[in-house]
Amino acid sequence: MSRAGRRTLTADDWAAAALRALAEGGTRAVAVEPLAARLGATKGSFYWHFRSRDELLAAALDRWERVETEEVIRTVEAEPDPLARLRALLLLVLGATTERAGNAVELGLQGDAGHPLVAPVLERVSRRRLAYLTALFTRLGFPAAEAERRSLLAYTAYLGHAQLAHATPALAPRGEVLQAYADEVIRTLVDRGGGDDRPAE
Amino acid sequence: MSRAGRRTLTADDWAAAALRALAEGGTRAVAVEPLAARLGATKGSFYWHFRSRDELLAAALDRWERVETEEVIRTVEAEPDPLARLRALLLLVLGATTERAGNAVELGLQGDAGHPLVAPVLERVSRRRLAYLTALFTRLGFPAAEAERRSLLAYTAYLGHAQLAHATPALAPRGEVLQAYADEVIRTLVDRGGGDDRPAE
DNA sequence: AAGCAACCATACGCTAGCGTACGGTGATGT
DNA sequence: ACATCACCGTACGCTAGCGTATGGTTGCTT
Repeated sequence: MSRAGRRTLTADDWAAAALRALAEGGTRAVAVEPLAARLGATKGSFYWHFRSRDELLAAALDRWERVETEEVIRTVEAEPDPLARLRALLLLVLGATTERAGNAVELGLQGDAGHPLVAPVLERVSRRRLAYLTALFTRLGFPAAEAERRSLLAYTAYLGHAQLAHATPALAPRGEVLQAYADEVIRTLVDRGGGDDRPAE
Repeated sequence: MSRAGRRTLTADDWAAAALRALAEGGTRAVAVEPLAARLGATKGSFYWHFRSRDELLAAALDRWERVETEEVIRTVEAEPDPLARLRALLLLVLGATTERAGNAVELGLQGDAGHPLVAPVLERVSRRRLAYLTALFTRLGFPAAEAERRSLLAYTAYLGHAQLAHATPALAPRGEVLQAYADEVIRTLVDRGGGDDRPAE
């Protein structure tokens, strides 16, 4: 009669809680006993659904990878053409100054990038994102090497922005400044080096 | 008779070891007993020089802040004009694919960005770097708002690159690709939006 | 209604790391 | 010579967290 809501916990409940913890405190926060307390349960429950803490961590990472990959890309795919998609994508991720859930996970993972469970996930996610960006730039007409460079700049700018917003939020742009910044980044990224200042479109 | 080299340890020895640990494993690796083992000593020594683990962590962070600030900027200041400085700076930090010492610290800190000892250091360092970049762009003739946007792009691109090189080194550019990438980033950053493709200079 | 299976709480042992108490040792001044 | 002080080792207690053992509920099934 301790837990108010539903009767019994599922493995998915634990994984979801672990993902939340991952976003807040990194892999170190994925700890069985604190999570149990937060769920109003005890380790007894946990070790029924999982065999070890590592298994929970793996489940949380798996969840993150799925959500991160599918959600964002699906949102962006709603746009009609490559240019609109790129715009939507950058506005979405650069606007995440107020810590989107996913960003925090990513940054929290940075500390244990070498962890055997973390590294492969991190690499798959990055690879997929870069590939998506490169495809976008290719469809915008840039040759392969150029598309790769631009996607790299776009991606690192995103990563850096996320890091800034997370670690030193006071220094990250907000409001109008952010808007102007995002616009300029987009303009820069799709610029073909020949145009003068008239808006791209 | 255990330690071979010098007789007694100093507080500075401990701080230096702590900084090394910080670079390798983040704040979590700044742990008294493991460090003691690595120095061939015991906690008895440590608690003579420091009053707590937090004091050691603070000392390590302080060291990092000083080195990080002075070393890099002094190197860059050797160049004659703003453009050369910007080039040197970007080539220096983007070339750090093979983890410069400082980068690792920075990334390792990312996990505990909220830590009361870490946060202020991180903010001071970022603020100083951004200010330096902005000054550079200003001296290149860009108006204030524009200089800020460009310095922000430069800085986030650097942060993102460092993150990529650290977390997923397989995806970071190397060799010729890196060279071409760095050149393009520099060209982009100093481009005034009017020129066609001839190399800036 | 009895019983089985899923689910969970409690209690336990174990490790890593922080911090403290205290005793020992080597150099140094007198 | 010996006292003193800086420096360090050892031994201890304490906490957080992992993992295990075991017994108790709850609810479905027959």
